[in-house]
Formats: sequence, structure tokens, C-alpha cells
Amino acid sequence: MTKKETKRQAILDTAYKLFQAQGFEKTSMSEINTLVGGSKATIYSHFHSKEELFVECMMAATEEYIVNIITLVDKSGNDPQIVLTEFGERFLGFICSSGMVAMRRLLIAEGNRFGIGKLFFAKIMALRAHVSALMSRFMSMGTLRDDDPQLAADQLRALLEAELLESLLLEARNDTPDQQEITLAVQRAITTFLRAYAPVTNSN
Amino acid sequence: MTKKETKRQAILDTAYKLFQAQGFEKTSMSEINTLVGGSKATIYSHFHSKEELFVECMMAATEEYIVNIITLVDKSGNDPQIVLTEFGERFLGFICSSGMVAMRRLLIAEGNRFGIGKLFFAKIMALRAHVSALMSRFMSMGTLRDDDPQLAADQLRALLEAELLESLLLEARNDTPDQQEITLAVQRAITTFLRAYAPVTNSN
DNA sequence: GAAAAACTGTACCGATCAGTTCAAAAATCA
DNA sequence: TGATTTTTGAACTGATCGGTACAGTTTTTC
Repeated sequence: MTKKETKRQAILDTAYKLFQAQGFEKTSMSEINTLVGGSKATIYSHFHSKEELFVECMMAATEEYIVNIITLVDKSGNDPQIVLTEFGERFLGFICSSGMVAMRRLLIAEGNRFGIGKLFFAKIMALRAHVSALMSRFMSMGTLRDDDPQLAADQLRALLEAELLESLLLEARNDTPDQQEITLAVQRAITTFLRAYAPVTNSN
Repeated sequence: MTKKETKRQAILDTAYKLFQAQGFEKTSMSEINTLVGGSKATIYSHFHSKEELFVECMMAATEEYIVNIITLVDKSGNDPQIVLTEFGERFLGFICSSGMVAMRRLLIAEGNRFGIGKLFFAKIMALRAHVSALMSRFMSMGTLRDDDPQLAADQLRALLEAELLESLLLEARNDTPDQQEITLAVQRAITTFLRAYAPVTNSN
């Protein structure tokens, strides 16, 4: 990697950390410059404006977020209880991590800046397609009730987030949920989900 | 109402609209002053600082939000299907309205300013208690499965929000969902909820 | 109706910030 | 090595913003 690319990446990393911690307005280019070292002119030789730097930060972060979650959708296994619990724990642990919470807060706060929110939402839709496919497989196997797989994916996500996410987004708590808390929340979510999506027993 | 109180309220109303539309940083005191008329010194005679004005706006808005939703919890009726559908439609319609979406976005964006987020979350907990009480009643009547009523309340809310809220918060759509969209989303949410919380049939 | 309190308009202060300029120094490339 | 590109640091510009000062006017209060 050339020095130019290294520098560019260092600027992106530093800027992203600051944006995450303080938001767009409260982060100044001079502050970024101080932390990354070198000259402000150098930053402006890589990015034409503060907005452009911000957008590039968010694009990269969004991409990484989606890729990370998609790898969590492990389609092996036939028992929804096991597969979804496994997925749920990794998913909830990931989105409750302080970095990801900060990113979501940032996306909501600055969502209409350059259409960042729309972009992120489009990526979320791609992610939903993956979980939908998993649902679809369970449904055709008969291990889940035959229903709209996209709706099932949405509701699974909603149930997983039901207990923890809002308090984190509102900064109503300052610690990250520990593993036990996450495990319990996932259990309760999956239990409810499986009750709702249990295969219909043809008892007649 | 004295002129002083009228003025104070006019400042609060104007400021809240601007904060909602633009956030805290992008709204300037001079802009508020221009819209509300009069002198900037008058604003500062009512509120010592921009932060104090912001906090008072958010306190009032939070209070109104909670009061509004609590009135939606109509405890009459014995059929969960009917009562919860009725509640769900009014609840979802309310929180999907552009004003309420803007408020949530603002709360998430500026959540740690003066502890606004914590305050709002505390109010949300009070609201949850009301829905929990409703759940509790259904459970003791045997029209819902006997389970943790608080968890049921959380999961009902999550299911109601599952389809629409995220796209609105991210500004991935610019219109407010219409009545039909809300009705459908509520139907799907309540259907899933009732399947999960159906009373256990003692089939033996 | 007079004293007190509140309001108005405008100009101003100090600070911050995005972005620029420029000449010297360093890194890259041929 | 020599030419070229990039980086550096520091000072600077122009604009915005939160908040203040103040002198004159209006409104409230008793």
C-alpha cells in the first residue's frame, strides 16, 4: 500500500471514530487533522469537503456492517430453534456493541445528509433477503408454518431487538449488555417467534 | 393568559418546530428569533441558554407524547384480538406521524444532551406499565397465555413497529404511511402476537 | 396613573469553523 | 540523481453563532 493510500485510510479511520463519538456537527476538520497528524491541506487533497469525507466514512461503515451480519446467517442445520438461536445471539451481540449502536444513532441523526439513510436502508433490505431465504427453507421443509418469509424475517428482527435496542439508542444506559443478558433476550425472542411460527398441526 | 406566558409559549412552539426539522446544532437562536418575532433578548429573558430552551422543548414534547399514548390504552373489552387491534392501529398511526418520527429522531440524535434520552426512556417505562397491566388482565382472564406481561408488552410494541418504523427513522421514505398500510401492518403484527400468546389449550 | 417589569431593535463581542494560501520539506518516480 | 508530486505547518479569510449591551417603548400591576 502506497503512503498516499495509507494516509487516506488513516484519515477515514480517525474521522469515522470522531463522527461516531460526536456526530457530524460537533466534529471539526481541525480536530480530525490534529488526531490524524499532518496538515489540514492534506485532508482536503483527499476529500473535497467535510460532507464528502463524512459520506465516505458512512459508506464504508455501512458496507462493513452488512457484510458482517450476512456472514452470521449460517444456513446449515434443520432445526429452527437451534439455527435461529445461534443467529440471534450473534446478531444481537453485534448490533448491541457500542460501535454499532453509535453507528445506528449517527445514521438516524444524519440520515438525510446526502441520502445516507436511504443507502443504509437499501443495504438492510439486501440483508433481509438473506434471512427471508432461510425462513423460506424452513417453511418448505415444514419446520416452520407456511407464511410470508419476508414478514417472518422482519418480525424475527423486531423480536430480537425488542428488549435492548431502544434503551441503547436513547443512551438510557451506558454499558453494553453482557453475554448473559443477550442470551436471555434471544431465548425469549426465539420462544415467542417459534410459538407464532410453529407448523400447523393437522389435528383432525 | 398573560402576554408573558403567551410569548413564552410562542417561543417554545417555534423552537420545537425548528429543532424537530433541523436538529439542535443546525437551528440557531437568531433563526428562532426571526420566526417568533420580537427580540433575541426576550428569548434570553425566558431561557438562559439555547440548551435550556432545547431541554424545555423536549420535556414538554415527551410529556405530551406519553400522555397521548397512555390515553390509547383503552382497557375495556375482553377480546384481545379486538382490543389490541384497536390499540395497535391508534398507536402505530400516532408513532408513524411525521411529528412523532421527527421527535424520536431528535431524541436519538441528541439523547445524551442533558440526559434527554434517559428522561424519555423513563417515561416509556411508565407507558409500558400500562400496557403490561392490560396484558396481565388478559392473562388472568385466560384469554392470553400466562406469561411475563412486561415481556408481552415489549414484544407487542416490537411487532407493531417491525415493518414501518426503521424506514421512517432512516428517512428512507419521505411519506407518512397511510391508513391502509397501517391497518395491514397492525393485522400482521397482532396475528403473530396472538399466535404466540394464544392460551394453552389443555388438550389431554 | 405611576412605578415596575417586560419587550424591542440593533449593534456588537469573542469564539469557532470550513476551507484556502503558500513556501518549504519530504516522498515518489523516472 | 533529478524532476515531479505530495505533504507539511502555519497563518489567514469570511461567515456563522451564542450570547450581551443598551436605550427606548410597551405592558403589567397596584
